[in-house]
Amino acid sequence: MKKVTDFQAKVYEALKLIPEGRVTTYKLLGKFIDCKSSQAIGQALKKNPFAPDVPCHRVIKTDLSIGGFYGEVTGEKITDKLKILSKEGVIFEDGFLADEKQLIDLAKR
DNA sequence: CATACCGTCCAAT
DNA sequence: ATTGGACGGTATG
Repeated sequence: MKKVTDFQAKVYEALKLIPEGRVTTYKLLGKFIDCKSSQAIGQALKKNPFAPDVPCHRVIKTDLSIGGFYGEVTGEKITDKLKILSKEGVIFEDGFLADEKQLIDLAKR
């Protein structure tokens, strides 16, 4: 059962707003949904009750790093996401976003 | 209802 | 640069 709260619903929407080849950070995402905590987003994404309908791989840390998606910073799933992201147009280098210009500000744009 | 846990961010050193 | 603490929300007892 999808026990999504208002908070998670916002995260879901924000994620859908991200165009292909664009990435967002937990903080930017949180700012967009008026959430003052990116921590909760990371945790909610990790649990991802709506996975894989939600492209949580498009959400990165404020460092422009992947930060770890399913609880792993270095894993085969992470590498797979990097592959998908690079296919979308987002290039990650050693787990870090190669082009910060790929960052989209949901609250701005 | 309270507590514990999760994961990230911010701040301090 | 590195480490620790704090924050917010979720989940569970």
